[in-house]
Amino acid sequence: MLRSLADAGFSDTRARRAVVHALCEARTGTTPSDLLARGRSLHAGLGQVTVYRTLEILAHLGLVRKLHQDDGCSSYAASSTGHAHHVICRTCHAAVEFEGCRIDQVLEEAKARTGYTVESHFLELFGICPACRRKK
Amino acid sequence: MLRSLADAGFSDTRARRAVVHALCEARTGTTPSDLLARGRSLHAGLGQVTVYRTLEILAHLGLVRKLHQDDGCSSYAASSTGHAHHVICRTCHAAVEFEGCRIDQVLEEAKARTGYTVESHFLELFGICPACRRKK
DNA sequence: GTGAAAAATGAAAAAGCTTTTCAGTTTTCG
DNA sequence: CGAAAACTGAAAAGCTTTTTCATTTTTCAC
Repeated sequence: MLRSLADAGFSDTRARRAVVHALCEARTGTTPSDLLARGRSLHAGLGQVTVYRTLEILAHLGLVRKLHQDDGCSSYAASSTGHAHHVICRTCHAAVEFEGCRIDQVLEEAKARTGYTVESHFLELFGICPACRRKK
Repeated sequence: MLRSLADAGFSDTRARRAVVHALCEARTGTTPSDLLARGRSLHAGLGQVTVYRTLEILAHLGLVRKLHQDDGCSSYAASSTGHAHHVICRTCHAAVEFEGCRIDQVLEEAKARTGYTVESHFLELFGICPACRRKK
């Protein structure tokens, strides 16, 4: 992720490294304020603004994706691959990326029914992760 | 929609009727503040709080769905049917509901790859509506 | 209808979260 | 190294959403 930032022409700063580390550390989607807290253990002076700014950059580069959940739309999860979506655990909120999104048929059907030209989509799955299932 | 509210045991009030009318009037997803403005033309004394409260109830009853777009996650669109999703126009933001969401295969695949048990999902399509396409 | 109980309302205040500003600091690069 | 460009963080400003609470509106049994 740091590599991609550099490739995109962004400076390599202590603050950004702290945010990126914090992001990768978290298995579940994290919020800006959570990232600030985690990030500060790596760079005490980290400011909230920088967290937001870094997230914005990463999101633009497609390295981070925003998750939308019932309890809020401000969590972010790292995303490594190209086209993929996230499955989120209802219990522990762990967010895992998965590829293999074959929804062409759905897109076709939507086009046929609504007349819209479909260009992109957003998909998110909710369920229970293996670990939480075992605990039950 | 008013009928459903009554069936669910909610009082039939002037304020709620105003919000519901405002919601149905809008073809695109609308925001709470937009609903307040529209709603006030029907009931001058309408308060913002009531808009939020009514949206919350309608969302619970599945009569309204929250839309998540790049520019924000606070727009709502009426939804009449059972299981359906929205296609949103990138240009005019018109939101139309569509049924026929055959993504079982995707769910299976996600389960196989991640080990999660998938219980529900959220899907949103983005594209261009017929009217906007013609204008080009 | 009436009247009391329950439900709902709206103004204002409180609470969050995100963005803007700006002076100072850190990086980069020739 | 040294200047220019990029970046940073504290504080302030801006918004949106939620909470409070006294008052008003609905509902429902009679």
